[in-house]
Amino acid sequence: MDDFDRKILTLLQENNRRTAEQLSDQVGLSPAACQKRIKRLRDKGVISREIAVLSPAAVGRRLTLIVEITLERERPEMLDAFKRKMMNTPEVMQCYYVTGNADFIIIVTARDMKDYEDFTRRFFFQNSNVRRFHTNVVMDCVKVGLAVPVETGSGEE
Amino acid sequence: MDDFDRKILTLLQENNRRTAEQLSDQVGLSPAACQKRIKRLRDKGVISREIAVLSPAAVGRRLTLIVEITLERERPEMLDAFKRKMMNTPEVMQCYYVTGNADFIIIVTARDMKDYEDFTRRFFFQNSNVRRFHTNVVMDCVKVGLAVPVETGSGEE
DNA sequence: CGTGAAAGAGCGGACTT
DNA sequence: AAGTCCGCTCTTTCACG
Repeated sequence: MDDFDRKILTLLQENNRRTAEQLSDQVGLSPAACQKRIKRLRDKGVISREIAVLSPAAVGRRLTLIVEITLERERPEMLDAFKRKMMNTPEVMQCYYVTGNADFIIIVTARDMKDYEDFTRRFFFQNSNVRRFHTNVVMDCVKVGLAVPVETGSGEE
Repeated sequence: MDDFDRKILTLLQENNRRTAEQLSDQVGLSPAACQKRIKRLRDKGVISREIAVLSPAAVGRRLTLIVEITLERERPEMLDAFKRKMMNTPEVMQCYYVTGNADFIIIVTARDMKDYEDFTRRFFFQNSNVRRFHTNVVMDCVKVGLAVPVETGSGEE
């Protein structure tokens, strides 16, 4: 992992449809060399996925909510069951198991408030292991992304 | 926006490097038709970005933190300044302006705890407009993604 | 790491329903 | 208006220098 790799990763995090030729201009390597590096980064799992990002509004999901959830009991099997449920629920875009006041923090999309209310009913009130939850309504998605800073000295070589 | 579009979007959200031919198999349209639909979805902004996702651990970012931030004063110019700063800070992966107990919720990566401490110093203690902040350390990224559910009846046609 | 040829994918036009 | 078929072009891929 050198500066060439880091430049490539930074560019691909912004847009992965760049051609090897475009990359080569900005990186200072031949197109083929860029592609070999990309292949290596994919195989090693440094690049874990390559995805299309949709505009939630364009598919009718105008609301984003961040919910802090506290469970009744933190038994391992309960945690796993809860995690599994989050994985299998498409409305849940992200789910983190955390320390702090809450046990879980999740990011959810909904069409509107009524849609979210339905979700809470199905999900929280109907789930006896959820002690309480606190909802934050997102007014502005200031920055949304999965991009990680990849500057020199990041650790792995 | 019909079921064909929805299938295509669902598949591309999972992996945008599928070829039109692969898509055509699962969608039930000719490769060319798939491509034209993709182009339309890109032009309309339904597909807003196409990106590579890195494994944070593979680039030496082993910690994820979710921070709830309350500002001293919520004047519009202060809000804008804060938002701009979030945009320009690579460690901040996501930033949401929210209702609820806090004003902002941000998701941050760090190499380790010391690295995060440095970040809080530079960012919160040195910023007189930050009244307080509460840190949640992420123990498990159960689900990480930007994928939006795109089922029938989502709204827009 | 760079070069060059072959395979493959994307793109656009013309025609059909 | 949208789908298919068919060419052309650009990209990726791989063997070799």
